[in-house]
Amino acid sequence: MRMSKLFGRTLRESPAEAELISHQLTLRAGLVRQLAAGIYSYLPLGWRVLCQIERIMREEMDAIGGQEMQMPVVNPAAIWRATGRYDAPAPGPALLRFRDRAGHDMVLAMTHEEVVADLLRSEVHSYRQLPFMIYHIQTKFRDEPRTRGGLVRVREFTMKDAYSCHADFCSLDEFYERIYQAYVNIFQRCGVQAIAVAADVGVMGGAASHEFMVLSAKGEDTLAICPQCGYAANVEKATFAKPAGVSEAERPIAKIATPGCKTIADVAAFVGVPTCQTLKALFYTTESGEIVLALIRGDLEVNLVKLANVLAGADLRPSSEDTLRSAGIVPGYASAVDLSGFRVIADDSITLGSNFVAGANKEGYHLKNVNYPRDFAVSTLTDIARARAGDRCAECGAVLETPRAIEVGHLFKLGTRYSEAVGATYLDKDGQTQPIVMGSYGIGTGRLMAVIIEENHDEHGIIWPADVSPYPLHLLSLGAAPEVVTAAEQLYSHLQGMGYDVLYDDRNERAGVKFNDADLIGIPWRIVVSRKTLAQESIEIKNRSERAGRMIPLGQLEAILASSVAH
RNA sequence: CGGGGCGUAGCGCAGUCUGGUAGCGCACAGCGAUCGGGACGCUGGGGUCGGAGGUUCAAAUCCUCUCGCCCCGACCA
Repeated sequence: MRMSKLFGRTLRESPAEAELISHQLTLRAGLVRQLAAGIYSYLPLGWRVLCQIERIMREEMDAIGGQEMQMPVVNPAAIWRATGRYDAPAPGPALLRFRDRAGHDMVLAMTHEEVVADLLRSEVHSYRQLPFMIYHIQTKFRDEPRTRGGLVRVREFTMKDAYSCHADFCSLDEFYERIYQAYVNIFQRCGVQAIAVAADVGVMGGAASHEFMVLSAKGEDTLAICPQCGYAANVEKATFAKPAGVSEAERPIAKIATPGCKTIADVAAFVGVPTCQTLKALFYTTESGEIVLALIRGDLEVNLVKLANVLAGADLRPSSEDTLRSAGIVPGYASAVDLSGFRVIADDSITLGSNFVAGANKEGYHLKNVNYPRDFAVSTLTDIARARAGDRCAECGAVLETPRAIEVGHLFKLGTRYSEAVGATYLDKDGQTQPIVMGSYGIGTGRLMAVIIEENHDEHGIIWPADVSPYPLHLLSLGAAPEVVTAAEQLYSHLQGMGYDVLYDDRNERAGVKFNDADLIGIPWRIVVSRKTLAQESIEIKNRSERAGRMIPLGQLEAILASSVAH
């Protein structure tokens, strides 16, 4: 490709809106251009990178028996109603809805479990057909409340999503190991260090899930990682060892005046107990208007994702003070003692300790010596606590680290949620009807491209890992001398004849401009033809990640390329 | 959805407070010189100042409304 004709220019300066390095470099190198918030065009260079990433994903999916196909972006709402996701609070408005001319409700697919389940109904009837895995690389649309970080969180993107179908969970577990390894391979080939962590299943539902995460200070997710035993989870999901509380013989409950003590810190200091001997009462309002009380020991914090899961995925908002007052609740002085009419979801930390200080449900008063279950009842007692930096690993007791990370892939053991919802069943050996067991596995290609850049750049630009580079070779001619131009043109033809895809900088630009653009675009091998090289009947070849190049005689070029550059 | 910021040439910005000829750098076009790290000289094209109302003799500038984009949070896969 001649750069003089390449569509898409490099930019000397970063557009003002770009904050992340990957966002700046994708714009400056001419890989993408933004059309609207979270909606991007891929220019030829960016598109080639995306195609390289897709090629790697195809190879790894095919290697474990995946069958590529293609499913539509526009879906009838009916199949989304069938699985319950059309009307559920999540994904809710993230699912873009519209009507066709006949007045049918339609959606833009944000993932393809529904279409897969629908296909399974008509295509799979026997255990003899199972297991198998299908996948496609297709546009997704998710109407995000907020886009972020260039290509990191967008509304329209392509995803490689794979779906495995099994006769039983045993088969799913077996396959899960294989796709897990395939994902490890993909990220490794793309030059990113991804780690797998236990994750919440979110709107996908199902039994278990893992996310592949790349550590990044700019990441949207926070992980809980144990440096000692290797435990790793998204904090949305993470468990930890809750410290023991104060253990005493239960004493009789007593009301005490605590004027102006509305926070846990105030109360603990005023009464003279550690925060772990207090109970925190938090109120959340669901999308249907129900007020739910989340109860947790005062030294811990509530994990909203865990709480929402207890409430079947409810969309929770902290209740406003006005809402609470009109429901007869005293903000700042509430507790579960003598409070009826609300669901109480309690963290199991309330059983670690005794003689807690809790609200008296009366302005200016708290209760001492509150004990569960002696003094109050709960609807659910489970783990709803959020792991924080400094908490200890539930497995081995070491101190957890909580780095930020960007999610680049997600594996779900879906189980039978979708197949049962739409009646996708097969007959087993005994002629019994069984639901098909499913898994789904996704990687966003554009986000992966951004993360590759985040992980592979220097102050001059991108440093593409060879497998994803838009071109393997970048040929520069320096100067307008006829003999240089002729030699460069000949070399360009020659390299193409050898089967190499070459980006050829044939522009009438100064050396500095060409060098800087080459560094910015980041192709692994740079070949220079100039007066200087011609004088020695050589060319200069330089790897993007090295500081200096080396002169090699023209005659040796072929051999050197063969040994170090993939076609 | 809450908080903050920004919309002036393709990009980066000044001008807005205090109303009075729309500017600068880069990029682009032409000419010249130069040709190994974003040099240089001359000339030139490009703008309904995001949009709509309003105030005014006069609005990029003041007022009202609105649209868009970015960042933080909520949320999210």
